[in-house]
Amino acid sequence: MRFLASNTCANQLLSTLPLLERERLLPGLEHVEFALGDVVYESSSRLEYAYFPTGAVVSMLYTMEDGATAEVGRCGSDGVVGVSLFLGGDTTPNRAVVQIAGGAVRMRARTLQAEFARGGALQHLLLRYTQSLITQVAQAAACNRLHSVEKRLCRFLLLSHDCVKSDELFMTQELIASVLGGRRESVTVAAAHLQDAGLIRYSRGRIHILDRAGLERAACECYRVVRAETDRLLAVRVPNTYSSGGLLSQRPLEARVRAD
Amino acid sequence: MRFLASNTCANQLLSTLPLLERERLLPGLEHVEFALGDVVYESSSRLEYAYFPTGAVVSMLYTMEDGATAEVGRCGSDGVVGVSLFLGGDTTPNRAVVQIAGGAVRMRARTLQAEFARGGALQHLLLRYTQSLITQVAQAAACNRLHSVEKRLCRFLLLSHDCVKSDELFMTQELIASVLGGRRESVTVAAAHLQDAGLIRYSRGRIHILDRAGLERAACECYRVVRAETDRLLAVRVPNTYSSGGLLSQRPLEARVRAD
DNA sequence: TCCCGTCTGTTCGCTTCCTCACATAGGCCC
DNA sequence: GGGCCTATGTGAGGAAGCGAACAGACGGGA
Repeated sequence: MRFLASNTCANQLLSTLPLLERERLLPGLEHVEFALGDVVYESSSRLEYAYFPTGAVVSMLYTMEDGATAEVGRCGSDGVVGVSLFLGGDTTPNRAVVQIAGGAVRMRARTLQAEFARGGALQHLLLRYTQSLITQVAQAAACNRLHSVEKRLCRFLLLSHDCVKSDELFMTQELIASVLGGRRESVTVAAAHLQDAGLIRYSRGRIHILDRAGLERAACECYRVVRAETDRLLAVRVPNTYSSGGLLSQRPLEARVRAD
Repeated sequence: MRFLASNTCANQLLSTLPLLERERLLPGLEHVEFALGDVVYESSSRLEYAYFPTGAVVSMLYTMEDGATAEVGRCGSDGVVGVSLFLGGDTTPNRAVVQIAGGAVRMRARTLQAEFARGGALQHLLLRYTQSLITQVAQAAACNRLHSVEKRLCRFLLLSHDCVKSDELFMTQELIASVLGGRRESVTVAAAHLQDAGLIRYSRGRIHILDRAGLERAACECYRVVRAETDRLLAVRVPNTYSSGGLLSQRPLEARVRAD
């Protein structure tokens, strides 16, 4: 249980919860470990669990009838996989694939729905996360239309870098291409360009971020916008304390009083 | 008031509400009329009202720093403009522009938030609508990346056609280009192609849909996917009656009893 | 140590779409 | 009925990216 308690802190949504709410949820949580390429859910499949990534990064990919794919959203330790559970639709027409191996904490769909219906801090956080997800997807829609492969590659690398502790990313160009919705060759050219510029170094599925500031300059504005909006929406004002009430306007008081 | 009552029925979200909830909301609703090009909200501006379109169609447009624009979502009489109000972020980094002139019913932000917090039928409907919005935006992200101007034009025309009663749409190619995130000339070529194929006929901002089935065949799969998913999520099971409880599992009972 | 599978680099022709520039044409107003 | 604004048509030239085909090159396993 101590094990799990420390794990829940690795997911920002859970760690932002008032302590007592988190303790109430703890017994219903399970730790799982994801490997690269694991499928969290298939298109239109019913989810049994919601997953709160701790170290893993999950990508929501849409696959066209002809097999072409493009990423529509991604979720790291600042979010949750399975918003359709509390939004009420239960399924979504895309699949979720693990992009970066790592851990997650999972919660039964029913538990999540019941907790959401209480209208407490978790509901509040899940809704704000939902908005940040919408922002991210919307930005991807505009970016995919208007920006070059190279700029989108930068954005992708930066967003991935934000999700891990090290400067090393493990992903092949083939995989990046499927996320960016382009061909592997286009990624090769763009990556070589970034390497020539001294921004990254890579070899056989291992990418080193050498110059993060340079990457940010080379990326399109979309990275900044998504980053800023995510930070605004999921701002952890006073984490792990009762005084986070400023963030939680919806019935947090009774919940806290009751918990006392 | 009778005037408004009939108007609320023209918005599917409101018309799906149990009668008593709708009656409770009625005094807080106002009818407004939108003209083509009206701006419902600006990027990052604070919304005072949520708008439930009755005849109007509103487009959520993202504008890049260089002025290029692309549509990220649209909202007709089956939805609501201003999801950020109940999701908790209050603002969004895009603007909402009226694409098709018509009416809407508006509700004060505070009223919407208070009603949402009750956890009744409206909350349920708003959440399901939010998921359909996410689906729509996600599909746009993939479609913008993978499909040609002509296919996207077909998708756009079909979605617009779904929002109006007639076979006539009022929109210039310039406007369509800003929505599709392309140039006016590209739209001209694509539109001419569709006209040659006998699917549409147009002149100076007036587009007639001649062969809807043909348009659907010429469109990418994205139209079908969005249509199907929207229908699934916003299915009006037993509209305008109390027995819609099957759709509304979250606290509808107390709300209804209290309303009695 | 060698083999082989996977990852990356490179080329060529082709399509789509963009940039820029200008031509036509419908319809409103005087 | 003529002027003028706006919407649409067209075309040359170029950039980005696709499709396919193939060449190197790293590294794990026999």
